[in-house]
Amino acid sequence: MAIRFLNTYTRTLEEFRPLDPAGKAVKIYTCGPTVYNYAHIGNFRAYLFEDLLQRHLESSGYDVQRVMNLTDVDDKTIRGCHAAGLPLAEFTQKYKDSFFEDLATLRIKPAMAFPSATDPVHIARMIEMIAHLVAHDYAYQAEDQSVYFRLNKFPNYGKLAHLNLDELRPSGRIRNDEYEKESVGDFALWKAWDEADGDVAWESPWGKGRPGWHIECSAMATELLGPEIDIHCGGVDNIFPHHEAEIAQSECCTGKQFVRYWLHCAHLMVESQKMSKSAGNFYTLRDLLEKGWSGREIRCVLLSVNYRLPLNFTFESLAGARSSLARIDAWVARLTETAGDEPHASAHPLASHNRFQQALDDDLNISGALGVLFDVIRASNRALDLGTFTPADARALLGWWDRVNAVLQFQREAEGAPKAVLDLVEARAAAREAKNWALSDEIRAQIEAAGWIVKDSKEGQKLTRK
RNA sequence: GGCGGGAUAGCCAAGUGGUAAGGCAGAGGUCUGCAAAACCUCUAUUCGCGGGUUCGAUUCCCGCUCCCGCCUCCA
Repeated sequence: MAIRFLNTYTRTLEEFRPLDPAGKAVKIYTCGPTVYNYAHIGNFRAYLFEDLLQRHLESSGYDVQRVMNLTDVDDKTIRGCHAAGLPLAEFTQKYKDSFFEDLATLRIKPAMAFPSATDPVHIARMIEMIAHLVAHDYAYQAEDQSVYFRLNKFPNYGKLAHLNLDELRPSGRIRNDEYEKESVGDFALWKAWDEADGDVAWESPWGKGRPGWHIECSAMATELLGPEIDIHCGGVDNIFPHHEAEIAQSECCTGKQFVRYWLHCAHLMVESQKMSKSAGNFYTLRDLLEKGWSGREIRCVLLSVNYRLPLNFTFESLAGARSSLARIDAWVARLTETAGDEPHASAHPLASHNRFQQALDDDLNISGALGVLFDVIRASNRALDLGTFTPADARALLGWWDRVNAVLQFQREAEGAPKAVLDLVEARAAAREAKNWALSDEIRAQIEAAGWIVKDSKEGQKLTRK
């Protein structure tokens, strides 16, 4: 079955076919973070959706070329660096570094490139694009010296969001002082320097200033991936106006269809409420790690609801993820043990199907895919209980799990128990040998206090991380 | 006002014109020195409400209610 995605542009489920004539390479552009602060879990919900997308495409045989931009100049970064008394680059570097740490914590596969907006190469590309737009009448310099895109030159503006611009109701967010523009909807390509910018400025044919947010993505996307991109992702809030603007700028420059498939993920709610600092339910990844949750657990929660649906993040769901992962861990450990040294995999029916991948083919139906996983876990555990599973069967199941885990990245990182804990296990074995149950239980409590759980089985004690 | 998404058990959630996957939580059981894990059984006569089409609708159509998002630089 072919992979299908719900395309925001057409609002229909479309079969995915990459532009590459060989049908192999897939070009993806994803809107990345503005590096003025630590990213919050809502941001990471989007990045995890993109990770799932990339990993599923790769497991389907595609060669994914993904670019994620880093917005390191805008109102917020400028305000932030001034407040911190640091040069802009120094201020944003801290948050770039922490962003990459967070990606690793959540096991998000790094993109092929993470271009920064302030990279001179990209600034030059933005200026080049703006000059092209001005030269072809798609843009103009207003009285305030800023350069704006001339919206009435691009009738398709609004198509992605399915907005009829004539019917837009002013929302109060439009600044009254932007009277210099020909039309209220015209958006800035180049922002003329003003005092609040301080020393943040670049020279351009239109004077000192800085690029607008939208042109940044158009420039870096077309520069690194070419004029035509297969998939462009982001949060639903980016649909309008950001992605509309990207389409307008890019297509007026290249004359080609900028993006073939638009995928947008819904927002995250926390405890059924919109996440906000004032509501006290605003969490960065770091906040959750401090509370004792692991990156793997957070990954599991943020990934387990289809990207198009709002996701209600709760601590109950984190606890649920912890239980589910423990079950997966126990299952993998059991299979590993049963497989032993057996190098050959059998053709066990539980291991020779790709229903997991087929579920994901349907617009990344993660719930269906996880349903398949747990069905397989239960069925194989039952077979293991009955003793009808051979080492070769277990080896085959582990192979199946490897393919599934390549997408999910749920497997526990291998870690050995510290010497002190192993010593306790040994002491407990002696106590059990002597049928000293009281001592055995006491040592078990000590082991647990050290962060490990010991379980007794027919083959002896089994140690797992708590 | 416009546009879009949603409403399925305590919670999360899949799904189909033919009588409700899966996960978490909960109850009972098998196993165990006890636990834990695993497995088994149970937990929605029912899919927001009211009509309609149909032999049959949670699934299609119409109307309604409620929730959420966007409407010019928030993933």
